[in-house]
Amino acid sequence: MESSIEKFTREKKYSKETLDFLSKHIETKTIKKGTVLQKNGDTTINAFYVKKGLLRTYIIDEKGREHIFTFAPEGWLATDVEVLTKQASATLFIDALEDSEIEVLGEKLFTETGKLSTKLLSEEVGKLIKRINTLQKRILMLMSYSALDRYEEFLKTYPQIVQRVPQKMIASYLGITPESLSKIRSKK
Amino acid sequence: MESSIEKFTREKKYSKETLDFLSKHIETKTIKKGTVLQKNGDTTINAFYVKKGLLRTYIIDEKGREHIFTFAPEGWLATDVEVLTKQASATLFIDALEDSEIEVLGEKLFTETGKLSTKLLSEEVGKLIKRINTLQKRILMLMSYSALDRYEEFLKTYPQIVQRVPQKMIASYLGITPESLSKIRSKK
DNA sequence: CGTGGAGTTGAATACGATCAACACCGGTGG
DNA sequence: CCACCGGTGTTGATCGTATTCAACTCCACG
Repeated sequence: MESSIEKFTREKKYSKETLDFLSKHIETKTIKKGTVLQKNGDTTINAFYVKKGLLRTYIIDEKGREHIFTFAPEGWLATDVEVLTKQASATLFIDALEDSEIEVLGEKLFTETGKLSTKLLSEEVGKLIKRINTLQKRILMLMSYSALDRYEEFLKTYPQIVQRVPQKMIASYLGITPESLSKIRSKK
Repeated sequence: MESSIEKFTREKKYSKETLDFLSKHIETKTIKKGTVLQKNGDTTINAFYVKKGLLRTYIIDEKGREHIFTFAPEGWLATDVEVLTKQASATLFIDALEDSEIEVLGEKLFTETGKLSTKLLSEEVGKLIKRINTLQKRILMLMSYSALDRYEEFLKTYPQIVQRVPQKMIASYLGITPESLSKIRSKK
């Protein structure tokens, strides 16, 4: 998949200054399945734009259980906004579920947003609102849907991810145990 | 509480153009407890900035049960981003839990963001990231905490709201029934 | 007053978690 | 080439947490 910088340049949407600022803080990397990009407690933040492959973000709770927060396939951004908002350290882990090609977006892209153009910023606002909408739906689903309903909704919404991850990770994303998901599936 | 426009003007942070654009699409209103500002299915969107009072946003599911998505006390924004992202209609209801004084922010403030200054936009980016962080925490809590843990966390995080809303609404926010919350409380 | 919403309590139920056993690969090394 | 191994997924029994349904108390507000 084309990088964001390449795309920006081709489309001639932004000024040279904006593009320079972007490219200074964006670095492309190829990583292997299993690579951990960020772990609980990290204080330097990055966001990871997925050009190819699949990342996930997750927490490990006090009982040692993993809970997947998001999957990030091609075209998505994997990031823990926790560090951006406070001077706190990261709560999320981020790792690669497949061999992946990513862009590492440096912290300054988020903290020095004043240097970006109006056009780019207003596009970012649009993306952030979309993400909020996604999270909003997830919360409402966790509150009002049964495990079965959540599973079926997941199948509809993310068919491309279903094929690529083990079932136990889907269970982890849905907020249930692998055993429960297995039983739910057998009853349909 | 001071309105956002008043604040912006006083602080001389923004250009006259920006302020004009803002004031054209912001209207202050005084509303009574119980007033419904938005309901499921509405297609015109507004965001509501709370100067004084308390709003809530919630859904009503297929079984007719209410699930509170957010409380919005003074200084907060109550809005359903659903309509902003697609051409879909609103999923959330928004109403007033107390007599309130609010600013109604028109749709154009979100769709014509290109007209806003870089400074204002980058501030908005910061606020959106904070909101994402709040939602992220809520999701992780719903997935990994017991009802009791979620309740105690709520008490710590929103002590000012606890006093102002009936218990059944806190239960609704936590994703449990009023009866369950009552039982949880009696066992501590 | 008296009426209805809020909160509590109890009994029965349902849903998902936990624990344990086992089948099914896919890969590795003997 | 096959035997072994670890990880994944399934199934069953049991347990625990929260739901449901119902009855009752307590107030706030008409």
